[in-house]
Amino acid sequence: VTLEDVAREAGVSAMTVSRVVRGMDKRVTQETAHHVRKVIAELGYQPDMVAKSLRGDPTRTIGLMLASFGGYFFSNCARTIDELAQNAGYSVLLAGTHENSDAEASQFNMLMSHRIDGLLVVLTPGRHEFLKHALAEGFPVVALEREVASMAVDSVVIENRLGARQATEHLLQHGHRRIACVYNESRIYSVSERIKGYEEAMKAAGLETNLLRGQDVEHVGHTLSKALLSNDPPTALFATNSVLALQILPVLEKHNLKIPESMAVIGFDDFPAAPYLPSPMTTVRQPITELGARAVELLFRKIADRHTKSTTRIALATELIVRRSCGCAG
Amino acid sequence: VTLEDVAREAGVSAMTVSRVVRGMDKRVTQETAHHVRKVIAELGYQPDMVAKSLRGDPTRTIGLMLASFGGYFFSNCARTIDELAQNAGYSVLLAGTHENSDAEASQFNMLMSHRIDGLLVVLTPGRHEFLKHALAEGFPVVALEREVASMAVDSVVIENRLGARQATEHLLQHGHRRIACVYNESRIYSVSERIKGYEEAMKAAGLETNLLRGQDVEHVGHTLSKALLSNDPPTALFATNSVLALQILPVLEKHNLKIPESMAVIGFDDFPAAPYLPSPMTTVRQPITELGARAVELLFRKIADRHTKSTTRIALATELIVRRSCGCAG
DNA sequence: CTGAAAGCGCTTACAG
DNA sequence: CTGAAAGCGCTTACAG
Repeated sequence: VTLEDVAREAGVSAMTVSRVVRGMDKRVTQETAHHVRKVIAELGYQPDMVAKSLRGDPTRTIGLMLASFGGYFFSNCARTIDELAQNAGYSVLLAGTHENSDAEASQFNMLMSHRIDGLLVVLTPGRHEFLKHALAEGFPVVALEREVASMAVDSVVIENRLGARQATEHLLQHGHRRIACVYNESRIYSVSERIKGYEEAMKAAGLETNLLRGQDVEHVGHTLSKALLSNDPPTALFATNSVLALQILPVLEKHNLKIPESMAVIGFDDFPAAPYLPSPMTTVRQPITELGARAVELLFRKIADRHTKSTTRIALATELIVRRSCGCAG
Repeated sequence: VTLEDVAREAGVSAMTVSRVVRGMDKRVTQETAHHVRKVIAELGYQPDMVAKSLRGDPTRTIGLMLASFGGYFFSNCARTIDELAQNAGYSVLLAGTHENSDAEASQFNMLMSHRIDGLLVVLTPGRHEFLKHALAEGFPVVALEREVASMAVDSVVIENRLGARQATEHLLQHGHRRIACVYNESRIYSVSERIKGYEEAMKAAGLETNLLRGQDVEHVGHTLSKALLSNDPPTALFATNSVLALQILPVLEKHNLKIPESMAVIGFDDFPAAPYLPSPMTTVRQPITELGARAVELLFRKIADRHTKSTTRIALATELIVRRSCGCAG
């Protein structure tokens, strides 16, 4: 059912119906407007976004490109983004890129062909050439969770480096000297930042760093076991993400290492079960909801004014949630 | 940059460019096609989905309406859906409804105004009037995770009832007679099914059911404490979701009840940290990835043939992941 | 093999 | 206050 249908049924022109639909009532007689509204309700007319869009109107659609769909992080973030977008009358077009740079470029083109009004993106560890052009044209883009050093793009990130540094310093304060950092994918911006934070803290304390890489469960077990059996094994572990922090647990158990007595542990990224573990886990909590909220806010500001020349970068502080795995009384 | 731009630049008509773009090369000279392709690449032409859509072509967009964005369940499901949709050349338009029936109706209209080709929906506990009309017109809809009894709509669900029944029977086999079921939101289809499964098992064993409602953490603590202090307290607990299963833990600890010796526990919905809890939790695992995959598959089949009269309902079996909290040696 | 015309459903000027 | 015309970027017939 189109404008034309309503117009015919109401005995007026499409223009009149259009005016009524858009609430430009001042320019239409009360009676006409009333009548048209009735016909609209009867026929169940819904304006066609596609037609509006073709004319050049905004599609009221934003793209959400995600490098990964990781667990709680993603669901909280997506919820917030969806909710705020809805409140502003926008829809969210989803596009997973699976940490793949080529997929990212092609998904970007796809989103653009759908004429999104703006883009929220958790970047892959790639070169992001596609962004250059869009950015140059003033197309609204906000990077979230990860940023690009080489481009001037608005971004909202977590203080990964500082959070990791604080976690490491907390372990240092407990008297630990041999603190190892367990990580998996250092190509990802946020992970590399966390590693840097750990390194900063260790260097500031005049200590050697000990980077333990574990790609998957088995690899984590292997790498960690080897470190544990070395001459000066770590007495504390900092894990750059919560999955890793969990995978550490059985390895320590196998080596008869009690947390926190024989091994202190802090994980980056809090998770619902953290307080319920045998040794409730101390974690670095990320303000996920706020991350999504600020990103949406920034994007809408950019959409409203495409001509701002400034670039905004918002870094959100983390919070060390002290439980018992770090050695605190809890 | 439009078809017209390319046509002008290439010195041909828009029609010729259109034919080349769509790969109808047989109807264009090799040379012309080659030349046009070069210009397309130079200008970076991308076909406009919006214009295509207005003409009546499919938008190659599917809607994904979600009643909730719950944790791992959602992220795994969304990942699968997005991935399969992408493979088929489709995009996903997201719309959260927050368990709110009115929001659901308005979001549906919004999606329709964007001319989605089909809809994947995790329904709210409402009446879903909006679906009636769409369904009657043969619009492709697949309900996932929750279904509607009152409408003939394709659906992919989890065997909630059977899974809950099996979990309860497992506790029964461990010799428990007083098994309580902890739940929160019984209005949600999947939860009510799980409760029914519990009830079936209890009734089949000739035992009394004991339904414990806990809306939030505190309420869970209160309700559970009361049950624990009663004359014949439960010796086993079945929790209808994993958040509840976690919230139970500190309450039992407060009452000095060890799992599984003094209290057996099984939770519905597995989660990453389940194996790492003090008493590794036995859970009912849901085939989440398969849920999303089957739903997408069903939807695409419906999109390809809108005129099938049959209604498909796929119920996916759960798996009891036996760890130690149920009383098994593990 | 190639192109001019018409139309998808709207809205922006421009007339009455 | 109301309406006829033109155009957004494509593609489906229909001509040459």
